[in-house]
Amino acid sequence: MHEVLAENAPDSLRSVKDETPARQRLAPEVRVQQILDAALVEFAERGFTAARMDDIAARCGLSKGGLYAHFQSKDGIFEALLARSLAPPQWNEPPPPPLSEGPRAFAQWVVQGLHAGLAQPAAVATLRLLVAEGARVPHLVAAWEQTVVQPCVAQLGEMLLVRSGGRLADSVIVREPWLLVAPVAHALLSHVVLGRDPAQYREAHVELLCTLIGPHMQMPGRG
Amino acid sequence: MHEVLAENAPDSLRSVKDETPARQRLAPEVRVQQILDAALVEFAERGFTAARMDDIAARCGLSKGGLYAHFQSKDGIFEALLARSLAPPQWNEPPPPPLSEGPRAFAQWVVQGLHAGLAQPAAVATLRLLVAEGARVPHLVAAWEQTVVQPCVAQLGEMLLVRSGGRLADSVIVREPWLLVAPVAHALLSHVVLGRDPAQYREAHVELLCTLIGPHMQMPGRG
Amino acid sequence: MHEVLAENAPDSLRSVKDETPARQRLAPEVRVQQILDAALVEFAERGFTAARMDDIAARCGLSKGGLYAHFQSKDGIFEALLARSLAPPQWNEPPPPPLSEGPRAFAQWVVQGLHAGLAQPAAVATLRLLVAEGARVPHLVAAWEQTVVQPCVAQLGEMLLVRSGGRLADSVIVREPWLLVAPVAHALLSHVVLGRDPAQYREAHVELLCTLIGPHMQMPGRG
Amino acid sequence: MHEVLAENAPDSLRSVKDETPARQRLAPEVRVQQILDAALVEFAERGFTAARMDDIAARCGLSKGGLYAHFQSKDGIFEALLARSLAPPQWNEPPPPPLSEGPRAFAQWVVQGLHAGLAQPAAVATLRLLVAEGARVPHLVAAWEQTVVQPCVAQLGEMLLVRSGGRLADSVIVREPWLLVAPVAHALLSHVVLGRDPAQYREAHVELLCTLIGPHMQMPGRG
DNA sequence: TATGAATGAGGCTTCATTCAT
DNA sequence: AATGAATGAAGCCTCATTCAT
Repeated sequence: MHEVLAENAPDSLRSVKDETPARQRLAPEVRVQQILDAALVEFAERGFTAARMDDIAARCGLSKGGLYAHFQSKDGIFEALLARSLAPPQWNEPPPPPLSEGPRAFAQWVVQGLHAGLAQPAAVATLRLLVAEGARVPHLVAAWEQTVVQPCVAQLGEMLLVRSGGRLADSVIVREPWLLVAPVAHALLSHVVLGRDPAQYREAHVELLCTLIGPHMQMPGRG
Repeated sequence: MHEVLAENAPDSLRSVKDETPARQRLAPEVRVQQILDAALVEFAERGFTAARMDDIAARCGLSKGGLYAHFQSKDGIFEALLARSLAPPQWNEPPPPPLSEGPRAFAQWVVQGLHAGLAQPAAVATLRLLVAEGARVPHLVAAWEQTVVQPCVAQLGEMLLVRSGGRLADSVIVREPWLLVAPVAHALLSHVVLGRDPAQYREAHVELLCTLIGPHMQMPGRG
Repeated sequence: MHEVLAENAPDSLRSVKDETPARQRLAPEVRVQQILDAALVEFAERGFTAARMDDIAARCGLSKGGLYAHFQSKDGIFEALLARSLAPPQWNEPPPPPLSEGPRAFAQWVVQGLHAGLAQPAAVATLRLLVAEGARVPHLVAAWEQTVVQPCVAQLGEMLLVRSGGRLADSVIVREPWLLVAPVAHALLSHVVLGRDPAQYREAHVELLCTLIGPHMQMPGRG
Repeated sequence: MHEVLAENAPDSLRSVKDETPARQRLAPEVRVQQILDAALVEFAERGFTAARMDDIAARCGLSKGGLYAHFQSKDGIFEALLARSLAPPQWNEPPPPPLSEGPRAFAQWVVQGLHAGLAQPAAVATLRLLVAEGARVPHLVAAWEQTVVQPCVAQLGEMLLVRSGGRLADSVIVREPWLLVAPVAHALLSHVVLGRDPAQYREAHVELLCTLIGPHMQMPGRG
């Protein structure tokens, strides 16, 4: 299966068994994050039921029982994991290009932002979890939709509208901005199910956006 | 395909135990289909590991041991299920509208066909299985991609090209016809994760297609 | 620890391992009784928590998981066990001796009946359970008191009254007939805690009864 | 002996955590007694196996690991607890009434002494432990019987004999003085199993004693 | 001494699978 | 073909005990 989390590479305990101290005592905050990192991988790869507490423990260098010093149960880990994974993203991305750079630059910026947010390993793992096990935490999923998904999509439509100087006001893609995100949905699904690299869908996505917004978003000087 | 997912009512077997004749012997072919129907529901709802043989058996009015008269193992059921579910669809749908009816009629026909094939209960259940447990049957997934997914998408691009009289030859949507399917991917994901009704995305999808193909696919009389 | 249940002697599986068929399928009613017999021993000897399902299973020639075909859980076994153990006793004992045989014969009959009912292995095991784990099944204990303990004691007082031709009407032992049972309580406690043989307390018990009822229960001919 | 069982209030340690100074260092002798007090409650309420070190620790305001600074193991605590609980009682009670006050006063004094010694909370807890877990410390139980139980009962018989001026020499209750204690055994059993208040059995006990010793223990003046 | 994270053995329970009926 | 009791391998979780701080 696909490598899901980059941070997990150095975990392989067997190979460094000798160097690792037997009983490493860490601050709870640190351990909790380690546990959730490990849990994300295990749950995403195998699903909730098939994931084993032993594996989560081993992956973060802990014994099985040690998990229970930080979480009540397997369900508790799962819920904490999704609560963390579904938190609103911290966008530290580059600012949108100036209008003068034309529609293609803007389209590239949009697609690059979507892929940075959605097509990274942790997000893919979370998506798999949502599809396979989302029913376990309906409250978290509902809250996520309300506070993260909907605002993000709405914000995208808003930006298009402003950027076009209002010329796209009647366009489908402003009224239904999720259409602009749909290719990412397709890319993610292809990645998760077929193992396709999401990057291979980026160029066509940019072109589609250009096709849709290009005619209406000429550079102000020419308008 | 069999309407499976709607059958939630007759679950409580105990209450009808008296009416149910014990040891009903059915033709193997019939039983096998019943078992796969039941397995689709259970596997899709709970995932492979969490699904129980007892539940599958109960859902098709059989005892646990009875399953083993028809399948070697749980894995065997799963594989047979996906083999059946991933079979190429039998499109008995209406033929495409004549060119004279214009691009919107064509767009509607396309979207209607996609939803008929992908947004029905059994297909949604299969999608969930593919995301959650596809790694169990990589050979089936690979074969499905080769013989079903790719041809379908390619065929869609072909049709567009022909339909436009070649005018769309340079268009993204002919070079990358998956873009036309992407909104369905989005709709399915929204359905599976958020519980959204896939139908609510159909109209915008049609409009998008019109926006993309409309200008290049006028009626022959005018061209 | 003391041998608690006589019926358990031939259970030692190791010694007869070769003759015992690996998988013996029994009617549920039979198995349930076997399981409860085994559970009585294990629970009484070690207490609820320290008793192990494996041991109960082994003691009745079943595998651990096999128990769960007949009971929901360890608690379920415990509850069923106490429900069975606290059922009203079936007294098939000899009838009380005729008045003409005098008070000692009657006292002996009473003490013999009490010991037959209370000092036998299964009852001792149940007593230990009640003391150690009765709090787990307060409803059963309450019901037992109402329907078994109180009627039995009351019946004893009644019998005394009738037998004495009413002469004991003002006596403590008729107003508080539990006093006549108290020596058995002492004997049981000594047995359970100190390992004393309950039989060694019988003679003194008889004498006490004679002392108490003798003067008031002469033979009718002489009265 | 320490009044232990009444202390149910300060269980919830979390709520007063802020007020409680962490790491309170106490003299070992004090801590050991606190630990045994806590252990008596936990062991008596749940039994040896079901009692948890955490609970014992929490009940005496210590952390789990802290117990091991004072005891080697759970078994060590249990043994120390029973050694303390089975120590010969320190009777600071009132002296027996003078002969001139008659048999009823004497009977009341006997019953009051028995109840003061046996029916108090700590003794009841110990009884429960003896019944449920006495087999863990057979040496302590044996020693207790030899040095405490038998002498006490024998002393009671002696006292009766002396008190009656030898007139009870042939009586069962002098030959088998445990008969006089039996009603307390019954009361304790009723208390432990059925939740009855032991006090409700005292009056009848007194009356029984009067019935048995009264005729033979008249006041010396009248004899 | 005291803390509490960490360990690891062990128990309860589940469940795929087998098999006598 | 079908049943369902029985098996046995895991898996989750608890808890006595250890140990770094």
